[in-house]
Amino acid sequence: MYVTISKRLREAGFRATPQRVAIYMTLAQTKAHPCAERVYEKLHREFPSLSLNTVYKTLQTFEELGLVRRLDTGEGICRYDANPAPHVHLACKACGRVLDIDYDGTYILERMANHVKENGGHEVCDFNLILYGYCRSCSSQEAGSN
Amino acid sequence: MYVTISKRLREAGFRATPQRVAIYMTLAQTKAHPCAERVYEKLHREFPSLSLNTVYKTLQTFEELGLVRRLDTGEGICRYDANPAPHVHLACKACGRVLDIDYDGTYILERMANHVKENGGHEVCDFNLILYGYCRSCSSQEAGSN
DNA sequence: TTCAGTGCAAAGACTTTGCACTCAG
DNA sequence: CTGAGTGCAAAGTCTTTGCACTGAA
Repeated sequence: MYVTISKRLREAGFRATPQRVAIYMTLAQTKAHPCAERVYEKLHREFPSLSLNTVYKTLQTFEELGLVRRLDTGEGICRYDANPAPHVHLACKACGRVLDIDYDGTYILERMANHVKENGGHEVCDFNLILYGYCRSCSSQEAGSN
Repeated sequence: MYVTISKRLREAGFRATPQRVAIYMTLAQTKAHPCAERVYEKLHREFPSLSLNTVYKTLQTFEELGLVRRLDTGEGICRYDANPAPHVHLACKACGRVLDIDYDGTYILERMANHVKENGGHEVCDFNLILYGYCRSCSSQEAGSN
């Protein structure tokens, strides 16, 4: 993994700095879809010199390289996902978590793209689909404690 | 229309101020999915005393009342749509416009909700689907003048 | 060695808050 | 009349910019 990301950065003409590797690893090891601030908090302990600014810049770079996907869930922050393939997310209105949904994103994209091409003549190349609701644990707790 | 929005506000226990009516009308009369700033600009001419702040507050109120839908297209701003029903949007990467896509949002929602309920046990009640690509006019102009 | 990348501080964009004034009901 | 709503200014949150220093290649 470490090797992979370093290699991919270099192949793209970027330097594989420890900061970049650490940020990528953090993202790759979580399913929480953290925002820049959250990534920073997590890394700051073991990497005290790291600046929030670098996290922002790095995540931006990763997004441009297609290593990472940016999610807008309507919270007013950018979350990031180490899985850059189009896929579906669920934002829980109770606990605030953002979960991956097991739905074939590529298939959805293909179908949407065809439909939209045929009906409006528009060219679709990506999508962002967020479902809003309540995750399993929150919806089973009935009485919304939040 | 004027009557409708006034009435709906009053029925919900809110005052039907000229500002609120004007803001609603502005939104209802456009397909551009404007942000608060854009709504403000449009109204400021004929309504010089209106403040941007009021636009923000009003749009927030409308959203809470379900009169309006908030869109996150990943531009870092909130756009608003006078159609509160779930539906699909296309964000053009060339011209920046956000278009409505003629796709039955309610049907999509229903299918998604069923699938997700059966597979993960999550409760889905709304969605936000943004397609990214190039609108008809931009994709026919080939050479991205961007 | 060299310049892409980092870290710091400051600025910027969008949005919210606080408070006295105003006008819809 | 009365308090919900407005407008102004100031503050807040998230993100970006500018610049000198550092360390990956």
